[in-house]
Amino acid sequence: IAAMTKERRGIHLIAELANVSIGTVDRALHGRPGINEETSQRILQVARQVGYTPNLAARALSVAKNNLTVGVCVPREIHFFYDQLWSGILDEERRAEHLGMQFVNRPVQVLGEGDTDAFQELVASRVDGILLTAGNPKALQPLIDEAESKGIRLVCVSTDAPDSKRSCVVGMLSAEDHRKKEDGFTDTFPKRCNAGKIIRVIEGHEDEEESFQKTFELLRRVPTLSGIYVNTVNCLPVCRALAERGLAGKVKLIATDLFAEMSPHLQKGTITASIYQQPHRQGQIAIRLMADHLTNKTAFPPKVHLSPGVIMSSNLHLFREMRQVDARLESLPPVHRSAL
Amino acid sequence: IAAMTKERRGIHLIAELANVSIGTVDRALHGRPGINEETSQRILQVARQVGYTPNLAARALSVAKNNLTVGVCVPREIHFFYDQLWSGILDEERRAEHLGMQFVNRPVQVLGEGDTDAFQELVASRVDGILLTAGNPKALQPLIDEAESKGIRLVCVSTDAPDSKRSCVVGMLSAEDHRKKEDGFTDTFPKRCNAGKIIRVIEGHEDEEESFQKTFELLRRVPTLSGIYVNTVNCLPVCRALAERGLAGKVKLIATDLFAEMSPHLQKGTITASIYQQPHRQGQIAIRLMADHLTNKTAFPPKVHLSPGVIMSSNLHLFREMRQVDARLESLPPVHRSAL
DNA sequence: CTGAAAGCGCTAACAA
DNA sequence: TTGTTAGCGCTTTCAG
Repeated sequence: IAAMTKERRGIHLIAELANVSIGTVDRALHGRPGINEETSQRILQVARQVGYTPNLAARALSVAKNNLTVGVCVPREIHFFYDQLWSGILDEERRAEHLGMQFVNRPVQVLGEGDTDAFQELVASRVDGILLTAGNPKALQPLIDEAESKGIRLVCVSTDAPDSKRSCVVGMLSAEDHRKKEDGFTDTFPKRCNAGKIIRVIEGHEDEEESFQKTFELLRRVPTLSGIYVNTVNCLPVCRALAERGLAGKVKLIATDLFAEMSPHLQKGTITASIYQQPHRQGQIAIRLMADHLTNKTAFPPKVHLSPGVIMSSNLHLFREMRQVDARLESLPPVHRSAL
Repeated sequence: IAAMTKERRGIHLIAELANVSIGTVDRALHGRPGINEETSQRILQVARQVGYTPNLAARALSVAKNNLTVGVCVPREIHFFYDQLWSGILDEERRAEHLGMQFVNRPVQVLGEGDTDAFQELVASRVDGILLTAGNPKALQPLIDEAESKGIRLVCVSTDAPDSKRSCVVGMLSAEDHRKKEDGFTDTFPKRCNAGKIIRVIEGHEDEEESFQKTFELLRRVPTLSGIYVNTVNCLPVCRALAERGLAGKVKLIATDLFAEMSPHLQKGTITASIYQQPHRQGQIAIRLMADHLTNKTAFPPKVHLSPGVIMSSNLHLFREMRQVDARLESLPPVHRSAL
């Protein structure tokens, strides 16, 4: 009796062709235990012939009950950089939620403050993956290793925990930590610029007044200075020092990152260029790698290193930092305060 | 009788709270006809309170039969640029497929060759959107306008059709067309560089030998030349001319785009820097905008302009162009040949 | 105008 | 070792 059979799709089609049930097909496709090797091979064969690709929407929907959840532990400040990083993270989280993932955002106030606590809480809450900006790599390393051994996948973003077993790091090679960045510049600059000499390395300790004073003093003592490279986000005091010495635009200033207050200085030429770390994109990529891995078992690349952008007055307007702040940042939960 | 009610989600939750069925909720949420205005308002109110967002995986699964499809009409050559553009497109297509979208890839061989034909076929096949690199903006403009008026959304990528009704363009401002790029440079350069003068504008017509000869001749006639900016992908003949005149590294060369053969010239310093158009990202963003619009009715921004990247020997290794070619490019269908 | 129910393709728990 | 079945949240059709 040749009954009118409606056209089947996906796993059902394979089941029909291989004369088994969809349960068996599922077992074969996923290499799950409890299936005869021969049937499994036969099913896989059929799957190849029909060019089977799973319907990921259906998969996502099906597993939506026992949701995959990932924890995110990233600083709130320094605003200008981490705002953008969060913005990229939230962007991509929203997309992954459509596929049935959940996110536990666990911001810390500043880099390295309370990240071990937050991390341990996330582990305790049995997440499937954690996105982390590691402020204290040494303290975090054993925790990370333990988490990974429990099957919690770890992706570092922007700052690495290089000696740990983390699955992946997303960032800029040069920016992995403050010290390395400084050394890198000191090493490389003379090689690239024969006539150039590095006069001094100044540490401003993220303090505005200190940065201003030290720069102001430097400009007095070294009248032949032709350029300054500011390694941190703290370029405004340097601009002020240049302006007060009447050297704005004379001494080339290369800055780091981008935020609205830098705009006039770039336009006037006080800041010649700024090295842009693409924070939004870092966040995006990190979440995406995690989501792909968790839902499709995609392998992690060990490292993803972005190329720095170069911002000058001519392309300034193209950067999102010059536009309004992402309103969704307000939806982030407050940072954790420890009980003591 | 307070029965143990299991926790509901989404549309079911709203239905429960508003004391209606999920059918009614659906009608309210989508403004479908056949619902009392009051109930509708009440439901919308509840939806807002619980912060309802539709589960797109479920939606995609549910409407899987009448799929949204988008056509993609982008050139295969010049390889180095469009390979990357395709790669970004295919990347993002794969993701959108999770949400139940279909893609009809319709490559043309080179920019402007057969794009009107391909375009019309896509329109005829009743796609919901088209991604287009417009080679003949003038010829395409009426077709685009007609498609848009039929409700087919058009996104231009890399090259624009500026006078048409296209919904959006993704690209680099400076690169919208060859001529504009040239004028832009000619206008802007003297303003930025007081001491600089533009000696000559050479048109190589994408021909290797012509480019070589003209550059070779230029170098003889203008011994004081300090720099060359190559506006097209065709920088190798210029490198050769510089080398044969013994001027490699002496005359600064700024190139465009990136492909493997440029690598040694960047490393030796023959090419000082190259302006990178981020083709992969352009493709990604374009597909993404289309997918967001079609599935969520997200509004298109009229223009998305990326900032050009700057490639130098120091960051060369960070670019994907230096790695292996995307294998999925082979899965693209062959270009269309017209019947004559 | 509203409710009930089928089914999209997949996973997972339970039966045989 | 294999088959059956109940959903996942949504759209859509058919009854009331």
